[in-house]
Amino acid sequence: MTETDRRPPPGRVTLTDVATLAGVSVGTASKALSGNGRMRPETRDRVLEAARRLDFQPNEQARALLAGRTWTVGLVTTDGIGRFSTPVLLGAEDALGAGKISVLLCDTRGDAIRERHYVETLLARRVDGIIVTGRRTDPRPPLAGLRDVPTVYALSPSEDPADMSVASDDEGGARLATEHLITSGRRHIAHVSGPAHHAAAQHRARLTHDLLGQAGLELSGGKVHFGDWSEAWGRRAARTVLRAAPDTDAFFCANDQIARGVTDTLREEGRRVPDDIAVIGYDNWDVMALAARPPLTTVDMNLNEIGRIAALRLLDAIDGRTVGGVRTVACRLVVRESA
Amino acid sequence: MTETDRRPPPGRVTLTDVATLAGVSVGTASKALSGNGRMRPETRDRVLEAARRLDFQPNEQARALLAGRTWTVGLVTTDGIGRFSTPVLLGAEDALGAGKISVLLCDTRGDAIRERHYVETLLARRVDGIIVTGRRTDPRPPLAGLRDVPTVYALSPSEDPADMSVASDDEGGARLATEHLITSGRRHIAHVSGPAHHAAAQHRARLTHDLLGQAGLELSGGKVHFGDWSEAWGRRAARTVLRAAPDTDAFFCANDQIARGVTDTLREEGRRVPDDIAVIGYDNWDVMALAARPPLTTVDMNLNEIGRIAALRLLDAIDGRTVGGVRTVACRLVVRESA
DNA sequence: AAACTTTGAGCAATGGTTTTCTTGCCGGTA
DNA sequence: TACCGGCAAGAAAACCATTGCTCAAAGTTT
Repeated sequence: MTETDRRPPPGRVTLTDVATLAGVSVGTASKALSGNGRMRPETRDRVLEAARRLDFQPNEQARALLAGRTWTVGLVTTDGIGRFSTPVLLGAEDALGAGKISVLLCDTRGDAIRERHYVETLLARRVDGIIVTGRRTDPRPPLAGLRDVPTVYALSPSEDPADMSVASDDEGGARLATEHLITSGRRHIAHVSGPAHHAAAQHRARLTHDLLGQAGLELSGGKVHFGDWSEAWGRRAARTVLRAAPDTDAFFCANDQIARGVTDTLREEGRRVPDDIAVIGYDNWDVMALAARPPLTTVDMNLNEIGRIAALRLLDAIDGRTVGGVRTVACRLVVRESA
Repeated sequence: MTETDRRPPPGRVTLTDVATLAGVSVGTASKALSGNGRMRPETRDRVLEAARRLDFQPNEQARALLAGRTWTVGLVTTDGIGRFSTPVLLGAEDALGAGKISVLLCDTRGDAIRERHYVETLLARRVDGIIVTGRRTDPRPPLAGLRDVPTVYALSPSEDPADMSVASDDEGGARLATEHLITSGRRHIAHVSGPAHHAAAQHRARLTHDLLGQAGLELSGGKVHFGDWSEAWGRRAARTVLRAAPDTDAFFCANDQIARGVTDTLREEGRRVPDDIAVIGYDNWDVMALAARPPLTTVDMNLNEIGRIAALRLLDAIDGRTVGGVRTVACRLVVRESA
C-alpha cells in the first residue's frame, strides 16, 4: 500500500483524507485550514502540508449545505443572450465574481414555460439571488413562482414598482444626443426610430420632441419616423426625409443600425457627413458604429454598468438590505466623426 | 399554533416539514416522493398532499452532496461571450438543459490568471464536467489544473489530441463556397481573408487554392489577400483586386464583414452583384449578411450544432464513455442573393 | 503540593436527502 | 398453535465541512 493508494479512486480528496494523513481529527483539520481554531503551530503545519500534498479543495456543496448559502446567483435572460444582455451579464458577473459568487445561466428564449421551469430549477438549487435581464427596455411582468429569493431586474424593469430594477436612462440618452446636435448649430433635426410601441422608441422620441420645442425648433419632416430597428429602414427613412425636408442638417437615430443605414444613403445621395448633415446613433454597438463611414457618434447605455449595479443591489438584498424601486443608469455620448 | 407556523421563517420547506405534516418519517416521505419504496397508497397520498400543501421542493444541494454529482457543468469562455461563443453556448445549454443539467458561466476575458481561478472554482463546486469555448478556431493549450473532470473543447480544439474537441470543418466550409462559385461558372475568383496567422484563414486559403488548381483555375490577383477581419479591409482589398485583376468575377471572403466591405466597394465602383461579380461570405452573421446589399450568400459553421455535440460528448464522458480526439462539424452554405 | 488557568485537540451536532437495514405486524400454512 | 413469508414504515448511516463544546494535559500560582 503506497501513500497514493489511500486516495479514493473516483471521488475527489476529502477533508477526512487530509486529517488521516496529518494524523488529526477532521475537526482539527478544518480549523487548521480555516485558521479559526487555536492549535500548536506544528500541528497546523502538518495539516497544511497534508492538504498541499493531496491537493485538497473543500467541497463547496457541503459548505453551502451547512451555511445555508450557495454563493450562486441565477441569471435569467430572455433574448438568447444577445447583444444587449451580454454586456449586462458580463458587468454582473464581474461584480459578483469579486465576491466569490458564481453565475448560473438560464436562457428562456422568451418562452414563459421555459422561464417557469428555470425559476423552479434555480429555487431547487437554492440560489442566493436572481438577476433578470432582457433585450427590450419595456417593463416586463415579474418572475412568477419565486418565494423570498432576492431578485433584481436589469435593463427590462419589472412592472411591479416594489421590485428592484436597474434601467437605462433613456430620456437622458436622448437628451445627450439632441443637445449635442443643437449646441453644434444644427437646426433641422430629424428623428428616425424603431417600432412606435417600444418603450425605448417612445421615450427617446418624446424627449427629442420636447427639447427641440424648448429650443424653438421643430422636428425636420414634422414628425418622428417610426419603423423598425434595421439598416434597411434607416436607408428608406433617410431618402424619405431628404425628399420631404431637403434642408435637414442632422439625424438622430434611435439605434446604430438605423444610423448606419442613414449614413449609407446620405453618402450615396452625395451629402457629406458630418459637414452637410450630422448623424448620431444609439447603442454604441462597435461593429456598427466603427464600420460606418464615417464612424458614428453614438449614445452608449453603459450596459456593463447596469449589470454591475444590478449585481451590487442584489448583493445588498442578499445581505438583507433590500431597497425596492427603479434605479436608472446614465448614458454617455461617444463622439466620433459623424456628428 | 396554526399549521403555517411550523414552516421555518427564513429557510425553505424541508422534507422534514413534509414528513411531520404527513405524520411519517423522513425516509418514508422520501420514498413516497421518489416513488422508490413500497408503501400503502394511502400513505403515499398523504405525503404527496403534504408536499403539495407546503409547496415542497427537494434541496438540490443535499441531493448532490449525497449522489456525488452536481448536475452542473462549467462553461469556460475566453472571448467575453462574443459572437462565436454565444451560439455554441446556447447549443450546449439546450442539450444539457434537456438532461436537467445547469450551466455555470465563467468568462475568462482571455486572461490566464482568471482562467486558472475559474477552474479552481469549478473544481471546488464539483461540476460534473467542463466545456471550453473560444473565439478563434486555432488550437488552444489544454485547461491547466483540472484533475479527472471530463472536459470538452468546442470551436477552439485542444492542442492535446487526446482531449475531446469539437471543431468546425473549416476546409469543408471553404469547399462549399469555392465549388458553388466554380459550378456557377465563375472563373476568376479572388480570396480575401483575415490575418495569415489565424488557423481559420490558413485552412480556408489552402483549400480554396487547391480546389481552384484542381479545376485548372488560378486565384484572381495571383494570391490570397490576407488582412484583418474588418469591413474596412474588405473595402480596401476589393479596390486592390479590381485594379490588379479587372476581370475578377467572384470574391470568396473569409468572413461576412469582409464580404460586406467588398460588396459596398463593388457597388460604389459600379459593378453589379451578383450579375458582374459574385460574393460569398463566411459565418452567416445575420446582422451583416442580411443588411448587406444584396444579402450575402455565406457559409454557416453550425455553431449551435457544435455546442450541442460538445454537450452530448460531455454527457457521454460523464457517464464514463470517454472518446478522445477532434470531431469536426460540417458547414452549410446559405444561398442568398450575392452568389 | 494542591488548585487553578491556559491550551491543544477531539467529539458530536448540524444541514437535507437518499438508501440500506431492521423491526413489527398481518395473514397464511402445517 | 407455531412458524414463515410478505409488506409497510421507521431508524440510522452516508455524504462533507464547520463549529461549539468538552476533556485532558501541560503549565502557573499560591
